[in-house]
Amino acid sequence: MPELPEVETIVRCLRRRLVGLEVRAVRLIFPPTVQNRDKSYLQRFVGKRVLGLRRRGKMILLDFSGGLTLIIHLKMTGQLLFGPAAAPADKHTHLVISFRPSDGELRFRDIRKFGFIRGVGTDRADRTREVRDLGPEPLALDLPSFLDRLRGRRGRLKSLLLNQKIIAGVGNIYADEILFGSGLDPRAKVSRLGPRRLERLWSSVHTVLNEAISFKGTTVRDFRDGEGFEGLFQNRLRVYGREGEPCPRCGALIKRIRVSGRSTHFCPRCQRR
DNA sequence: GCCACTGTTAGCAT
DNA sequence: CATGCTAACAGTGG
Repeated sequence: MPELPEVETIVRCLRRRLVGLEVRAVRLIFPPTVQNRDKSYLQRFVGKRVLGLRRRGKMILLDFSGGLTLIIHLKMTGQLLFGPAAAPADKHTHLVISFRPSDGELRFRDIRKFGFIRGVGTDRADRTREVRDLGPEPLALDLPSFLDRLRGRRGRLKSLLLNQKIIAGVGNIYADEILFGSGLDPRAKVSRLGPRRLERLWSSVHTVLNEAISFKGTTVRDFRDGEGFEGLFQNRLRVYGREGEPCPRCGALIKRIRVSGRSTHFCPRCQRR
């Protein structure tokens, strides 16, 4: 659920709340959430100050003084919530970091438990596999580089957009929205698309992701920002979750099919190979 | 109650 | 190497 716009929303929200605070305590409730072999590794963060928050694709990096960084992936249902320590934590809360002088605390919540947190040295953060293997940030990618990355690919358009090694941060919802915006069929083979169509695709990547960020992400079910607020983009989705509804451009009925194992929504009239 | 489905991706098979 | 499917888990809806 959290894709690039949602993760960006969380990072911007938490940046305002966390930067400058000092860690008071780290409480690990569900140990498998922390990937370090040494489950007490995160105790090293006690007494360190938050220097900044970064996003890479769908990953969140929290930098602390003392050269320490937390790498976080929310996978499908993870949440990072900053709120009053007095509020009760439910059974899906797996890690809690409290701060001083704030009376607030940061909680990692994850219903499906796919998400993870790992502590690393800041100097090694960008070299850790999950970060290192990511493709470029789509919003910082110019058209020639974008075309370069797609050249020679054999897969279908949709699976390329979802492939984090090609570009980082696009997930199922925005892949469908980007393809609708570019008027391209999710099943199209990239190798058979001309430069005009690929340029429309690149342009749609920018338009859709930027618009979704400005609306603070999409809440289908679980997404919340760093303070527990829902996103606002769900009402603006054009095809995702709109099977059977009229296409906003041509009125044909939106179809839902399966493409490379993923549920895929598109307009059969507007979106062509 | 049972079964199918869900926004991610590592790991395995092809 | 590149690409495609499945499982990891919990909850929801039919």
